[in-house]
Amino acid sequence: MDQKLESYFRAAVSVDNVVFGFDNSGLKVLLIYRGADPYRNCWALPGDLIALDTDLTSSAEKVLQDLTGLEKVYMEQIHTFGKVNRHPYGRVFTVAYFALLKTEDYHVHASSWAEEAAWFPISDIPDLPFDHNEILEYAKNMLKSKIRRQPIGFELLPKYFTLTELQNLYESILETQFDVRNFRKKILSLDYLTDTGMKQSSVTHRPAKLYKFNTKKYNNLVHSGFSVELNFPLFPTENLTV
Amino acid sequence: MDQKLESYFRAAVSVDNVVFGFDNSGLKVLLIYRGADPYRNCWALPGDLIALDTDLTSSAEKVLQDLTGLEKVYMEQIHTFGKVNRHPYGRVFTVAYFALLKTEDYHVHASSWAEEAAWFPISDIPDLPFDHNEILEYAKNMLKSKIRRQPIGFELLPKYFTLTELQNLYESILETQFDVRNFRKKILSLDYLTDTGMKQSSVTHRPAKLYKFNTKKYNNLVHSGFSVELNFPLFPTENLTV
DNA sequence: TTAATTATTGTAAATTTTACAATATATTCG
DNA sequence: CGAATATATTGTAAAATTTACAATAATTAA
Repeated sequence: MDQKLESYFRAAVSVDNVVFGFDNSGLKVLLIYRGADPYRNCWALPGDLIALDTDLTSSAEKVLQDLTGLEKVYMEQIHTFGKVNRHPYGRVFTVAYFALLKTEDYHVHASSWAEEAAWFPISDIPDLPFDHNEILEYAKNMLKSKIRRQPIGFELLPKYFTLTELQNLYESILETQFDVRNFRKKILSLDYLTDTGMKQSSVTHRPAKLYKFNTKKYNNLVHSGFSVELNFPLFPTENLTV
Repeated sequence: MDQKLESYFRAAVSVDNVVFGFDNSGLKVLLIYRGADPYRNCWALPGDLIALDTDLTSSAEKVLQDLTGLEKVYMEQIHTFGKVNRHPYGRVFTVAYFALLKTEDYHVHASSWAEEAAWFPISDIPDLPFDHNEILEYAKNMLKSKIRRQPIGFELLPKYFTLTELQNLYESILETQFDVRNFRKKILSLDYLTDTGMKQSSVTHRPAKLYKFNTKKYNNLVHSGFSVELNFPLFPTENLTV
């Protein structure tokens, strides 16, 4: 390799994961408390430099597992960020991924150089190092647009859930509200939910029916790409579409 | 920088551009004939390694201009590809961009180490080096899904165009056909086209009206993100949505 | 039994989508 | 000039979807 060519091979590439979780108290993002330089002792997205013998996709999974113990999580690439001075140690490009999971199903534990790992409400995110706030913003927008065309939910809700919970999920992500009757009609018409016949227990009011995802139909919809339009009617007067 | 840390900083990052052009004969992709190793004497996507003092976004533009002379082109990041052995010279991640332009408005000329630059019909693309065929496939899918939610067209059509040309554009990209009456009704209802009052000249049949994009409304739609759904009625029996 | 709390459901009006073919306007050629 | 040729343009009724809107049902707790 000649001199000129070698000068290109001095970059590093990292992965930064935006992990969205959902539970009764709303949408959350997973952050780690950095126990290593740079930006030691800061909350940040779980991310790390990529070892050069590892594929990009595998690296995304590996980084997440190393820092938080999470594995077999639904992940998708978002965007690559590459401003010259975004990292103090040199030229580091970062590939951002987002992941979706139900917080109750996964036990998160900080490891490697992450000193802590914790869920932060989406509405209460601290200042983050690098360009992590920008990355998070990007991920939020992606999630918003994605949920309107794909039946996300499987990843974020427990096996059995109520329609109210599903509606709360949509409302949290889209930051808006839907009419209960229209939401239910629309979701049920998409025909990927199954009524389990079971009901909520230990609630202090009328228990709701429990539904589950019809895996087959759900996956068909997910894999068919961007073709499912959830053109939700909002509360009167507002309108999501232009 | 310690030994361990240094081992991460031996990657290179490249940019690969998928440039879509459109003219009367359909959708095209711009390829260059490589005059440099590796894969010298192959047709490939216009792409090159990124100089480490240049931002990612600027690099995408610079690479395109250096190799093909194109500048001020609408570009958007698609995806980053990072398999370990995708490049014979070492670990090279590549960030793919796509660009849209009207072939007649831009003069393409090979330069730098590109020996030729030429438009290839989308249906007749040769085997490409690296993972460029995979990248192109990805870009095609992105374009397909994008055109269904955003008013792409401004970038691909000349200033004045006929509704038939616009329909041809949509049909080329989506690889399907629309009913003429329904297409026109739908497009016109979106209200971002202006009838210029002019007509085609020098055609040997009834001349079509010339339209232009209403820049203001068009840009509003584009910048409002993923919110415009072009839920085109197709020819009878087929259906795009699930 | 009543109060409190959340779950569930229907319908009519408005809008959008769909399917479908006849007529209009230009040029070229006898 | 009339006919042939070629593409452009347009309407409408039926079906499907979306929208707006509030009363009733099923639990537990008091």
